[in-house]
Amino acid sequence: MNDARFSSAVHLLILVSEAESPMSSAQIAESIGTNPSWVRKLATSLREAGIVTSHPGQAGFQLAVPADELSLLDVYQASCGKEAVHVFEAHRNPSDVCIVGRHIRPVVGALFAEVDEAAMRVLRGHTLADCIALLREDVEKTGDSDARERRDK
Amino acid sequence: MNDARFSSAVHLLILVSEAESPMSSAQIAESIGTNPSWVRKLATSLREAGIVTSHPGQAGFQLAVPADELSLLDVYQASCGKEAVHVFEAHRNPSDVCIVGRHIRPVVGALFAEVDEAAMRVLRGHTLADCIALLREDVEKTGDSDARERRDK
DNA sequence: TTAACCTGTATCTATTATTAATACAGGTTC
DNA sequence: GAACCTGTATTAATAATAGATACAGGTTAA
Repeated sequence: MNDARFSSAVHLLILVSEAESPMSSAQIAESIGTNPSWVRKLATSLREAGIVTSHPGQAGFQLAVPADELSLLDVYQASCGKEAVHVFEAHRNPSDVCIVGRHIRPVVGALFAEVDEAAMRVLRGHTLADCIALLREDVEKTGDSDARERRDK
Repeated sequence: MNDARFSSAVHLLILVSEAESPMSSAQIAESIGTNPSWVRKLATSLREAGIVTSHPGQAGFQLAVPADELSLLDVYQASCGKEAVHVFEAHRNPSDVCIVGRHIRPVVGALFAEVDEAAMRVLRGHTLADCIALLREDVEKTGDSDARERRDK
């Protein structure tokens, strides 16, 4: 299911939005906990979707749309390269010889589509700005020292 | 994400509910499009959850609970061996050195929990009986010949 | 009672998807 | 021009899933 891409994309976008100076793919990779090449590939997906911009040879990525207009569904679609979330997959080779095998596809298809739609509705209902707000809340709540540093500046 | 288990479990349970005579794991495997051993392993999960019964040496599986009291969440939990649906996974190694890395977990955790809950709400809202009804509808709608045969008996 | 089935289970082998690692062309900055 | 950077391709690990095979022991019926 493209395990870490979506989650990492959110992480990357928060970094890009919040960092005081441009962060290179190596610095972003360090924060996400992966390697720079993978970060650049992820960033390429986001760039192709118009979510970030970047300049070859020049460190840093910039958010290309306002954080409060960027829904998490947009982020999902861009980072995972899929129009829709598919929570479950149907088994691939039901037998046409059996009546249940012949008709199982539309049945699970309809149910799974409901699940997918419910999941996407949640993603549509949140923006990157919400994530940033949540993160700030958590920073406050836990009294993180770097946060105080930053605030004191 | 345990790709085919949930979908196959629904298929299996419909077969078990609807078949006129007991179906062996080999016959079920034929209909699902997989191998008998895998079907028996899947059936073992369902048996351990109290959803089906079976008898060593004796062909067939029986539904152990009424189809209209068996929610698809029950089927999911049993077949996939998980209490909860997890639509997305968070990246595993965010760096503690960075403030975003330190606080990203609760942020994506809260969001992903919302998505999971939405998905599970849909599953809770449907039963195996609904699936059987859907399947019958599809059989009628498409005028499947086996259906006419069956009806004519 | 023996042969032919069956389930339950273990084990090993593909297969597939995902990420890590490495490399390098070409742009930018100082 | 040296030291960075992005963008991209390629290859190698890694992990998850399902397929295949085998076999112990129960059941059924000739």
